[in-house]
Amino acid sequence: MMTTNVPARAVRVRYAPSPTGSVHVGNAHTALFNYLFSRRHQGRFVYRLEDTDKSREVEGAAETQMAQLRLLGITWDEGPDVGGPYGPYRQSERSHRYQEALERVEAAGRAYRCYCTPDRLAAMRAEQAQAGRPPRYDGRCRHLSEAERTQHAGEPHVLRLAVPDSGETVVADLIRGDVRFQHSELDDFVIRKSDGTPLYNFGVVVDDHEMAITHVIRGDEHLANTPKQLLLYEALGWEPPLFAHIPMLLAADRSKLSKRHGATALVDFLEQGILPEALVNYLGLLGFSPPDGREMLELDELSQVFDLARVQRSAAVYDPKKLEWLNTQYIKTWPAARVAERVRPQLAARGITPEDPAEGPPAIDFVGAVDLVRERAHTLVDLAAGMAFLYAPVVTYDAAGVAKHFGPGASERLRELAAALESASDWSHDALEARYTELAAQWNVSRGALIHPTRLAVTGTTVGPSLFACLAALGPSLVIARLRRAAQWIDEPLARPSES
RNA sequence: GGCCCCAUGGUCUAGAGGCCUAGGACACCACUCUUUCAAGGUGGUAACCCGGGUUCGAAUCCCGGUGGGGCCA
Repeated sequence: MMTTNVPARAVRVRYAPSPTGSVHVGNAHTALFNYLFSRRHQGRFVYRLEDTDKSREVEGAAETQMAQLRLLGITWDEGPDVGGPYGPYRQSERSHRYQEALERVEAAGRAYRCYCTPDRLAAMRAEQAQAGRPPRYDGRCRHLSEAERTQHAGEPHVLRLAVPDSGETVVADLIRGDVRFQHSELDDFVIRKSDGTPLYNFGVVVDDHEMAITHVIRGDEHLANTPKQLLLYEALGWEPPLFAHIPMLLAADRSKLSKRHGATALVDFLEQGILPEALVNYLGLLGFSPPDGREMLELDELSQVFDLARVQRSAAVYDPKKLEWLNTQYIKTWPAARVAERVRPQLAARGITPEDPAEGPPAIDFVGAVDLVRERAHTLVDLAAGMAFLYAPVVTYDAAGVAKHFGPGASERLRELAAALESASDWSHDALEARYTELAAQWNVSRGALIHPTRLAVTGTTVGPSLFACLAALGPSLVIARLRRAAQWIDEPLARPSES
């Protein structure tokens, strides 16, 4: 691997999305790498909106995307919403900048007007395809005489860059090394459409230069565009930035990640109860690895160790399993109070407000409740689901559990249990456990024969934390009431609301 | 089709010619712990795409092939 060459001038990088939808993991990955690089080198991170294609633009998407990125903790120093000295930061407000540059290239004789009709171009391509030649503009209008130009004046035309016939352009990529492109392989590409608007490659060059971008860090799919951009820098007499093409993100089948691969939008993950920190961590580990091999790194830690020289060259398949594992680690190892704040929205989605429970309150405080349940949660959704029994009445009993633990004699047993617990004075985990051991011996049954029906009766499920911890957390009145309610439920099948 | 990029277990990766009997993580399997489910612990299956070079020595360098991906239409 080569060492990353960081010039003396202050680092300026950019992220330039199109406002066409919500932020996709691939874009978030690119944004993250730019952000990390800028923090690592005390540089500036610029957010630029590529909003020139009005037909693809989605109303409000620009604002949504910025909000979504901020959710991850990624912020920028300059951008459409925060301003900055190199604005405007929306391409739609920069057309005069492109026009000016376009005119300069033309005036310098580096570009020429092409009057070829779409029909002629199509015929030419068909012919080339037939002959097994790559489709390429033949340069006819490049050699028009003055008289011919005068003759065409006023006709619709595009502007093409006059690419040198021979030689090569070398992209000195910071990650891939020198990549050479023969000029003979490039044709005189269009830089201004007949309606006067610039093409993508031209706009990017003007923006990156005028925003004083020093490092263009972008997805691999742009590598093949880079020689064209380099040619434009040359034609405009500008010094190009350095380039680094980072690996793309692929779906499990190694195809380009798209919506049909399920959840690929940032918000999908967050809705599934993935912490933004876990997502950032995971994204930071795709195509990059810290020298010490750590797996858990939050944004600021990634910022400290990020290095383009350690960025992978090959595309990475994104694996939701590992993301979920990371999420689990965060839920388990963060201070419970930090996790507690994050789970509130998920509880709210279930109609639960811990401070104003539908049933209760439990004998445990909110942070304690999180701590009780979090070890078996992979996501915030799991966590909220696991906590629900503390704040809401049990309305349904797990069907498989009912079949197993609510059989003949179960209702009596639950009532006996309720009666036995009523007299219990110590509701600690250990005292409850001792009491159950005692009762099991007294009634000559296994502990499990008491534990399982109790769990089902007081939580509605067959899974969860240690039963005695659950009982202690609920407190005597809730437990006893639920034991009796379950007994009644078993005895009165006809009174049950129809189950869906 | 042309050009370009890429290639270590199923996945993310470590690896800068001898430290490699190829390391870690996820996933998977087994065992263990156990009142359930997790979590944890222990162990295990599993990779240098293929073929040629260069070299005393190649996962690592070079060439070719194959495969995957991208760009241009």
